[in-house]
Amino acid sequence: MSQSRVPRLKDVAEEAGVSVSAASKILRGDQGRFGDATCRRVLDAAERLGWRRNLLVSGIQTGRTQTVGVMIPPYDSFWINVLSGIHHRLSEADYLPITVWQGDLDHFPNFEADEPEGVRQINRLLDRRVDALILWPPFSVAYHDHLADLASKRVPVVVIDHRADEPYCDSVVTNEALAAKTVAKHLLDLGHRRIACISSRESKSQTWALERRQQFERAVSFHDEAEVRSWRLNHAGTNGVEVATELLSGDFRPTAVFAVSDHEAQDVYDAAILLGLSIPGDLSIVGFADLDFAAGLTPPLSTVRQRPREIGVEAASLVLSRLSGDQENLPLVESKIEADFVLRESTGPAPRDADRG
Amino acid sequence: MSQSRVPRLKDVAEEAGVSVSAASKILRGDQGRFGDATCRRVLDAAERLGWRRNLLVSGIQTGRTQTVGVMIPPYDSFWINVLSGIHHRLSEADYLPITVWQGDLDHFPNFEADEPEGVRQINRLLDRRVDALILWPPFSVAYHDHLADLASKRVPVVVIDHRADEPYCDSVVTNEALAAKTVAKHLLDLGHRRIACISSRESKSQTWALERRQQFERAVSFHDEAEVRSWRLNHAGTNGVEVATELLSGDFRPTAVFAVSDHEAQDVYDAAILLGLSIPGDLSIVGFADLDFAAGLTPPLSTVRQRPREIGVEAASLVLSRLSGDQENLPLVESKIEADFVLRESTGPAPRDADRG
DNA sequence: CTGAAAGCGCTTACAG
DNA sequence: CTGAAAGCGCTTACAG
Repeated sequence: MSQSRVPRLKDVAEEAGVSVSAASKILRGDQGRFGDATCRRVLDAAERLGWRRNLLVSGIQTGRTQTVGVMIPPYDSFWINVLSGIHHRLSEADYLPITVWQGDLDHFPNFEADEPEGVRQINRLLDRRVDALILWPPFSVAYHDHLADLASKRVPVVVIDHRADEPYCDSVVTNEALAAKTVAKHLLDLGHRRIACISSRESKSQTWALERRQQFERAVSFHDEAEVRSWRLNHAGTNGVEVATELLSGDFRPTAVFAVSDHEAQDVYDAAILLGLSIPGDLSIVGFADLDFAAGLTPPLSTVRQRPREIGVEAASLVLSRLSGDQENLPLVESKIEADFVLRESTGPAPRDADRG
Repeated sequence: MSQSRVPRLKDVAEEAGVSVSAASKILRGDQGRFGDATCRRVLDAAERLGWRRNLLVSGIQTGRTQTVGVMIPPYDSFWINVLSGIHHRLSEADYLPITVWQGDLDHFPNFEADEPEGVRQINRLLDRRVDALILWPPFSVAYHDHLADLASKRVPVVVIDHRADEPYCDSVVTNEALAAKTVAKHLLDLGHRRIACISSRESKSQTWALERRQQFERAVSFHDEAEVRSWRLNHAGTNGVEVATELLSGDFRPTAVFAVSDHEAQDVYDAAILLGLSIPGDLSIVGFADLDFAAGLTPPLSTVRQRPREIGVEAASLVLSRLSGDQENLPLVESKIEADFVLRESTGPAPRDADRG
């Protein structure tokens, strides 16, 4: 309980009987051409005094703080697992992630409108001299115009699940094409010929939704007799059940629906209940992401399991390799992570009276 | 895209035609006895050059980094909302939370066994000179033995949902006594007389579970004809369904179960299904927390809605008031946050054949 | 093989 | 009313 102040490098040096610069070098693991005995003395002294490097100071000196700014909210199990992967990989390398986000579970912010707040968050990280940034899609967009700024400050950026028209940084995405193909094949094999796709709002920060829908349309269109039509949510992304109801009760009368995420799949479930359609008897549904609630739905949702932890680990690895120095000027990389179809009970053969109506 | 280096205070001072110390003072908002015109010139110059204070450097000088270490995992909606409240309140005050945790959604760590890792995490925060710490229960325990250390470094600590035998820091807890009384009254009013309580593992980091169970037992015991018996999970906390099955099929034959959290309530649901008991026909169940899945259970779970966001905001506020200086030597505070009973469909009148068996 | 000195970009007494 | 100087606790050339 003593109020003894935090030991400084000077204390360690004195205790070991060497100069401050010698102690500094040795404690950084650079044995240099110091004698083994000297090294031992310094290491022991540091241990004995409980010395810990002040990372603020060494951050100023070296230009490296061993921290990475992460702008990802823990809003659903996908992103939580991404965060988990990032934390895991970064901790391993003795880096500390600093996570920021906006809004909360109930009040999702409108990122396009609130770009200034996004920039403010980035600045709060930069002011602490984070070595790099990992961004989720909305922040990527908020950040985009400040690219020049960051580039001139040499801060590597990795973006997750976002595809820019002209890429400006490394990114990690899911292999959408392959996943779309697998889902399409599954539904076609079950005999479905009128297939709907319900997408998200496809705002400029939701390039993943656009990509996912287009890849799916493409995959289905290779089948001569199958037809696919797509619906999108409104600008606020809040009218999922409405859109699903419209989609199910209109002229098209799909026998299967592919939702770009489990959230929209859940909306389709709700609409199906309202309309008295049974799943999968009248209607097959496939989601995307395998969020934590997917297996608990009634019936359990067939979906595409992304690998969020792997995505997070990969994002962190990309950051670390850029920071390792030798890779500084290599071309941008887009890392594709696989996803796996999970067959549960929301998909079945197309109804035999499929040509009703 | 210019590679112009980050502007320093010296640049601002030169641009404004004042000394570095004058610029420093003015930019910190200390107008001092400088002329209005001088202040304007400095502020304008900083703006024009895009100067931003290097928080690493000012952190060294002032001993304050405007960061708070937060050791809370985003593992369920309760803790996510706590985090959300902390982030919100801290951002408002221009502080930056740095969140760390262990394990992931699927591999929950054994905190008691992995205390060294907890201490390592704390050190990684301290090395960056966080101004204060907010801890969730397991970290509180890991931290406990290092109290002297932190105290000597004058780092304020706030603990959430944890009650130490002898308090060593400020804390924020839920008003367990009142909540327990409300639940007990609800079940007693419905005519239940044999009531079970299923608690968690009640490890030394789960004082909330212990407290919650005891308060509930106490509240029920005031009723002359009612009896309450409690069950606890095993050390790993993994055998919820087993314990629930045992509890439901044993001699006691409760007509109602109070679970110390919605997680255990879910285990009781599963056990009830296995045993063919209908909810609430044969068995009433009350949970705690109102986690995100509670309303989606079949039937929707009656539970006690905690106020995690308020808890987070309060924890952050406590930290900020300790850091504001004048409160430094005030006695420890334990802040109690209310919780609200949420009546849904998992509770009903005690079955009339309650005395069967 | 080792150390004295300068420097990182700020803040803080202190002097005028 | 304002500035020159010392200092925070390290790291980094550079000298010997």
